[in-house]
Amino acid sequence: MAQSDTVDRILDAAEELFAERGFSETSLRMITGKAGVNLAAVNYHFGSKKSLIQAVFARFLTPFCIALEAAFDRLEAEAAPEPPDLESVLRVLTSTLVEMPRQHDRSIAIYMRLQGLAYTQSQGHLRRFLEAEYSHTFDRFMRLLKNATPELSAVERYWRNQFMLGATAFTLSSSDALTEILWNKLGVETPNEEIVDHLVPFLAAGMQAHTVAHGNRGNSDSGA
Amino acid sequence: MAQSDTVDRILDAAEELFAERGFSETSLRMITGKAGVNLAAVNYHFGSKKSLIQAVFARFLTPFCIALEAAFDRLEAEAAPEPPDLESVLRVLTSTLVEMPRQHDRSIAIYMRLQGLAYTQSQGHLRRFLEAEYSHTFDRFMRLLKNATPELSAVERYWRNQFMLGATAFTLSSSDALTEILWNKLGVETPNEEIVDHLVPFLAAGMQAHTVAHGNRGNSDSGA
DNA sequence: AATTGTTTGAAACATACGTTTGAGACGGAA
DNA sequence: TTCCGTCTCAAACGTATGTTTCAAACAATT
Repeated sequence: MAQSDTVDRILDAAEELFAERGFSETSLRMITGKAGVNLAAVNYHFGSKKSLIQAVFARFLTPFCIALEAAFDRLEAEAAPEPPDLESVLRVLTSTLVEMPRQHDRSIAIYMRLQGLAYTQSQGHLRRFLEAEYSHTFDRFMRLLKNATPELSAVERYWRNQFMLGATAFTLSSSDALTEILWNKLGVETPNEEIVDHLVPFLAAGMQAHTVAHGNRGNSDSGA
Repeated sequence: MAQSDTVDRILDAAEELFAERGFSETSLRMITGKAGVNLAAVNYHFGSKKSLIQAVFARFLTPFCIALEAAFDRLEAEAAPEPPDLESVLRVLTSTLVEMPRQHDRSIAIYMRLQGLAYTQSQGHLRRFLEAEYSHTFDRFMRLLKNATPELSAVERYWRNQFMLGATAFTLSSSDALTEILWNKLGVETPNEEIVDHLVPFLAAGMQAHTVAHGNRGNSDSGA
């Protein structure tokens, strides 16, 4: 095999195993076994298991963020002087996500599940790495979201953001299984692109739900 | 110490450590260390680590499901011949959750995070245990949900259910981290009881979002 | 062909894990 | 007291983990 075919084979295997089993539950021996390379290759090429985890994220997150930023550029240009509305921001995000991983002939579910694990599993180094590397794109998305929902307080928007993220990551991460269950139950097939068509209105409606007044500490500013 | 003080001490320590670190990342030595008991006590009293995990869930899920069923009884009685509406179903669920763990002088965050981990971490035995033990209550909740959203097609309800589940499980499973981030960013502290107050309107609005007509295969029956 | 730097290979490393063992301590019943 | 079942304790078990080692194979340059 070519010089650094090994690197890609390790990344491919790790990507798949991490997604389906989590980080701690996936050993280097499983990865190297699946990849058909020597055990020591991981530490030789990546230095440590932690660095391998980060490399897996970097390989799909870097091109995704580039594509997303470009899509945001187009969106803001189209919307002219007005800031883009909520539903188009969401739709740009999700459609960029859906389009992306075809490059590598991989189900989108894998990347969504990885993204979910990054939040869920307590890997401090990963959170720090993602924060340091991709906070720019994330902040830009948050800014677009903020301009699209000026009526929300900062706190409310923060939580609703998390709800959106959860609904998206959770559903898409198991989209294959969910689609199969639905097929068995109702005889209806739902391609991934169509799940997004169900998802976006749900998210948009949730984001724009009327705020209920509850025991606030008097700190419910509705601005920056 | 009394006869089976040890059992409770182990459960207390395990509960807390599992919630903040996950299952695989928490060793029996951490648990017994924190509990101040001997390492072998876990295998003596519970048989295995898997059984301990299940025991931790059983200790809070069993009384919770009993309380929830009672609350559902009251709700259905109050609503008279009509089925209870969506928001009250959701609110009964969440408020029962919030009220419950005070009995044991414990932050609700721990139980929320445990519940999230049950979905997130790939512990096959746990999922099977919860399915076998608590599916009755879960099914009843699903039935209430169905009667509260008769306008939705079966397909649409299926997906929106997943979105709700995702938003809830995902957010609650990392509520501590998210609360901390929010504190660093905006200087606002959000007790877990209040997260639920943000969550319910979001979910209700999402469930009741207007359906958009998209490429349907002509099979959008709105019945059972 | 000789030499260099890079990559692989099998084996061992030290450590941590869940679990088991067997001896001893405790407390109530005879 | 003697007995017996319950429980605790320190120690060890076997296994699996991430990582390191060092010799061999390889590729490219001189």
